[in-house]
Amino acid sequence: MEALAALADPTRREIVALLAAGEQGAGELAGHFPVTRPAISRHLRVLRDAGLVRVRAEGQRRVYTLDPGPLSEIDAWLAPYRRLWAQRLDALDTEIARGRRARVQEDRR
Amino acid sequence: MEALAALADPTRREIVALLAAGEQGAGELAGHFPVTRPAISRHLRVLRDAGLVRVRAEGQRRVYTLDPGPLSEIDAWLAPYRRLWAQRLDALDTEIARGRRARVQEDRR
DNA sequence: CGCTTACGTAAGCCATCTGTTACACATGCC
DNA sequence: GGCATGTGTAACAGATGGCTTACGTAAGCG
Repeated sequence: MEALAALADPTRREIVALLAAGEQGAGELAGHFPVTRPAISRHLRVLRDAGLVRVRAEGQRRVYTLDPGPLSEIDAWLAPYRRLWAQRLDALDTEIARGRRARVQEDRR
Repeated sequence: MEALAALADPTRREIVALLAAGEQGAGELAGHFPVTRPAISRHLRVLRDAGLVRVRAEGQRRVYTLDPGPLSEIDAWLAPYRRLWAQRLDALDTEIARGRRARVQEDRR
């Protein structure tokens, strides 16, 4: 679950989001952020070490691609907890029912 | 997504896992780890700030309960990426097909 | 060849995190 | 009240994280 640590940083989550839309070069990515390019280079290294992105050399450019593998691991880690928030919605209903009344059932999703 | 940062730490993930099985007192929780009790107390504070656990005073004990709300937020954050690892499995199939042959289709899940 | 372009890496700085020991405080029991 | 029990907090040390500037290096171009 090294990926969780990598994704704890907002900048890195944003990079992942950008790459989900399509591959990009390092400098191109850096353009989206208010920090310097070396800072982004480091973030990319962390993401690479976590297996979340892959690099490919294309001439002098380094093109980054998202690798969703670790994301699916997080998804798997999360799985056992899913039943809990289903339960919680029920508890919430009960709570809410004390003050308001009905019209909550539909918002269950 | 403050919860992601909280869950970046293995000890805190373990605490969450323990609480998923049922509520526990602070000292009881600390017993499961090789670190001192104040260290666990801090971890609990981080989890509390992230909204992942709730505390209830019961006599002199502090009973901790898991709050799965933030976990469902992570789940929601993850949602847009799900289609990506479905795609990736297809790509993997192609890759594998170059070396081996069939008998992969069933493992698709 | 030099010079530019596109990157990564090194070094240094400051903030934050994690762990420890020492201490403060409320509850429970006599 | 007085002492044990269960916990959180304070203070401090060491490690880690993220940012910046300065520099190294490989690919492209004239």
